[in-house]
Amino acid sequence: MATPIHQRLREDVLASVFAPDEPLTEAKLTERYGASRTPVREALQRLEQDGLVERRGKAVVVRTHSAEEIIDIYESRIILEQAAAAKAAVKATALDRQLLMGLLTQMQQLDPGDGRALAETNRAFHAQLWRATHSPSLIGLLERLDQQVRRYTLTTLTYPGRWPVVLADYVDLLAAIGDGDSARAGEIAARHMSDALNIRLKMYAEDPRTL
Amino acid sequence: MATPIHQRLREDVLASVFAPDEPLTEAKLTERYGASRTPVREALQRLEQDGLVERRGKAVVVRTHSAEEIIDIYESRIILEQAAAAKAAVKATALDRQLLMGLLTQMQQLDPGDGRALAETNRAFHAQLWRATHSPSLIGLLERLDQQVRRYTLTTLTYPGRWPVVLADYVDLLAAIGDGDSARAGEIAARHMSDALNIRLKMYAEDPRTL
DNA sequence: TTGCACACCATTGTATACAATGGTGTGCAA
DNA sequence: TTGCACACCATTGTATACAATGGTGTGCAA
Repeated sequence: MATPIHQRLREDVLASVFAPDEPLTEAKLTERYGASRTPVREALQRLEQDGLVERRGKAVVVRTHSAEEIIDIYESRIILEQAAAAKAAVKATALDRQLLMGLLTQMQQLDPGDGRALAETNRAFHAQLWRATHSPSLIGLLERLDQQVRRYTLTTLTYPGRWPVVLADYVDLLAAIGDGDSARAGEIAARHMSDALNIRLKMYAEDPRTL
Repeated sequence: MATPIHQRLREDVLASVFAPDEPLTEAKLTERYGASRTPVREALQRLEQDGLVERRGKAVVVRTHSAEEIIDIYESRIILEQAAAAKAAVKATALDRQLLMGLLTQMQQLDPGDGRALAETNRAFHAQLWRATHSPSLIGLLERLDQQVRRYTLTTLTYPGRWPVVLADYVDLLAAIGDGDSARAGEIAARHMSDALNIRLKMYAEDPRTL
C-alpha cells in the first residue's frame, strides 16, 4: 500500500514545499500526487482540520501564524508539557525511561550545528515523553499543538548557547522522572518551554521575519 | 444556505440518534440528509477526526469510550480548565464578565430537574469562560475535549446535591476572575472539574452502565 | 453439528462528468 | 487615468459510474 496522500501532503506542508500564499489547487495536487480529485480533496480537508492549511476565499493555502498566535500556542504548550512531564513522572514504565535515556544519549552525540538532526531527535524525545504519560488525550492535544508550530521550531534549537541548555534540562527532567518527582518534572518542563518561547521572542525582536 | 451536513450529523451523533454499534453506512446517511455520498463522506471524515466516530473494520460507528478513557479525558480537562480560568482572570474584558454574570443568573433561575436545560446553559457558561481567555489555542483544545465526552456530561449535573454546588463554584469563580486573582480562579476551576470527575466515578461504581 | 473454503454482494474507494461560483481581466463611461 | 459593470473561465462543489474490497452466508467435508 502506498503512503496515503494526506500524509504526503502533510509532510510537504511541514517541509515548506509550498509558498505561504501559493494556492493549493486541486489540479496541482492531483498532478503532484498522481491521484484523482477525491483523495486530494480529502487530504486538504484533513489538513484544514489540523490547522495546517486554511481556506482563503475559494483557495486553500498553507496556514501561517502571526507572532501573537505563535505566542498563544506556546503558552498553551507550556501548560500541556508541564502536565505531561508531571504525569510521566508517575506513569512512565521502565521501558519508557530507557527509551528516553537512549534518545538523550543520541542527542548528546549530535553535531550542534546540524539543525535538522537536532529538531528531529528533539521531536522524538518529546514524543516519547508524551507517550510515557500513557494518556491518549494528552498525547492527542500535544501532537495537535506541536504540528501547528512545527515549521517554526527548528530555529530555537540552533540559537547561540541554546542546545547545551536543552540537553541539561533533559538530564534534569529524566532525573526527576526517575525519582517519580511529579512536581519537579513539571517545573522543569514548564521552564524549558518557557525558555523556548523567550528565545523565540528574542529572535523575533532581532528580526521579525524569522516569525 | 442549508445547514452543512457535517454539522447535522454531529448534532445527531451527540444527541445519540445512532446506536453504539450501528453502522453509519453512507447509503443510510445520504438518504437521511438528502445529499449525495460525497458530502456525506466528508462529514464522516470530519467527525472521525474529531473523535466522534471511528472506523471499525469497513464500517463507521459512533465512538464510545471506556471508563478509563473518560477518566483520562477528564484529567486532561481539569488541567485545561484550570489554565483557562487562570488566564480568564487576567484577560477577561468587562463584556466577558458581564456575559458570564448573565449566564450565571440564568442558571440560577433554572429548574434543577431539567437536565437538558442545565447541560445546555452549563456548556454555554463554560464556552464563554473559554472565550474570556482570548486564547484561540486553549479554546480549540477545550472544545475538542468537551465534544468527546459531551454525550456523557448531562448526568453529573443532575446528581443529587450537585447543582447548587456547581452554582456556588461559579459564583466563587466569577468573584476570583473579577478580582483578577488568577491562582484562585484556577484552583476553583480545577477543584470543580475534579469534583465532576469524582461524581462520575461514584456514578460508575453505583451502576457501570451509566459509563 | 462444526469448521472451513468460496462466492456473492453490500459497502467503501476512486475517478470523473456536470453544476455552481467567485476571481480576474476587459472595455466602456466619466 | 480611474472606477465600475460584466462576462469569461479557472476552480471548487456535487452527483454518480465504475472498481476494489471485505463481511457474510452457503454448502460441503469430516
